[in-house]
Amino acid sequence: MSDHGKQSLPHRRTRHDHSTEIAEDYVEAIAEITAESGACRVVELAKYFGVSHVTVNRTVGRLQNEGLVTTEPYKPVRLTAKGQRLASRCRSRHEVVYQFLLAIGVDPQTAAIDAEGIEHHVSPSTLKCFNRIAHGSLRSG
Amino acid sequence: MSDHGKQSLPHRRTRHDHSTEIAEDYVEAIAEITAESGACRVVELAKYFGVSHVTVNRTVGRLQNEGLVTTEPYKPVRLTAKGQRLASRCRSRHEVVYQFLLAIGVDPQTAAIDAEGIEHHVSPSTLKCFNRIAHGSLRSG
DNA sequence: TTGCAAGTGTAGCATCGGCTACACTTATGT
DNA sequence: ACATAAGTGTAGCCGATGCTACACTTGCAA
Repeated sequence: MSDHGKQSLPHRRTRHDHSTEIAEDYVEAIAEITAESGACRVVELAKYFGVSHVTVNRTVGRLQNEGLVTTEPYKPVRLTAKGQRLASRCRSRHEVVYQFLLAIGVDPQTAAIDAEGIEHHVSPSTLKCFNRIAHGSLRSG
Repeated sequence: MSDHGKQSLPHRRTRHDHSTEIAEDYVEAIAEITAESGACRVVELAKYFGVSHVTVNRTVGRLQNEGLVTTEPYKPVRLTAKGQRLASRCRSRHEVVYQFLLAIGVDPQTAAIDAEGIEHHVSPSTLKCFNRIAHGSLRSG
């Protein structure tokens, strides 16, 4: 049993951050889909996340308000420069988390799933530790 | 660049699980507060999470529907047996994640914050890996 | 006992993510 | 050119989480 601080502060995060996570997931997905198909349509995002196109539409609207994407009616979704920066940051962070999980012995399928959930909660300094270990400084028993 | 699976499945998690996370946080908090003060009042939970007592009240109501806690008007919140089991599972998982982060070289304060976010996304098999490393099989350079 | 502060409950509003149903545009084939 | 399918947009519903404002209990002290 260790006393690592009486919450209150840590928990202030948990709330509003949910929408931030979604924004991160979306820009990552948009970047990936655009790279693969040349353009990112609402339908593709809906398939990607397993939600209706309506939900995607509303969320894309929010991202547009936040200056992460641009859209015109009946046109594909495109990332702004800001959105691209965020996407590439998320992408590399995701990659580090995934490789890290592999390095400590998690099986690939589980690692893929857990990385999705974990990536949004890894602070920069923790990410450095992950990265160091993903690059070999682990002795796994 | 690694191809670790084309989403779709992993993302189905991310959504509904938010309420599960909150349930887990609540039972953990209720267990802790009860252990410290002998009883867990709504006000204490509100302070703990930094939200209004109204929000706590409604959430506690949901937990009651899920059979995790019991409440009577103007009385403290108490965990059911089911709630206690969940709380202790969450507590030990939280502890493993925290100790794991310390073991890989994350500073205590960051570890406390990140553990809060990460714990809900760690699958049992990943947790085993965390636990193994938390118990010493790491060479951190 | 009465009165007040602290705690709790309720009403009602906002936002956000999810959906279905329906309307509209775009693209495509005949 | 026109019909049809695919894609997109809009209206409106639900539930969850957050809030403020206000009403009510409880508990304690004067």
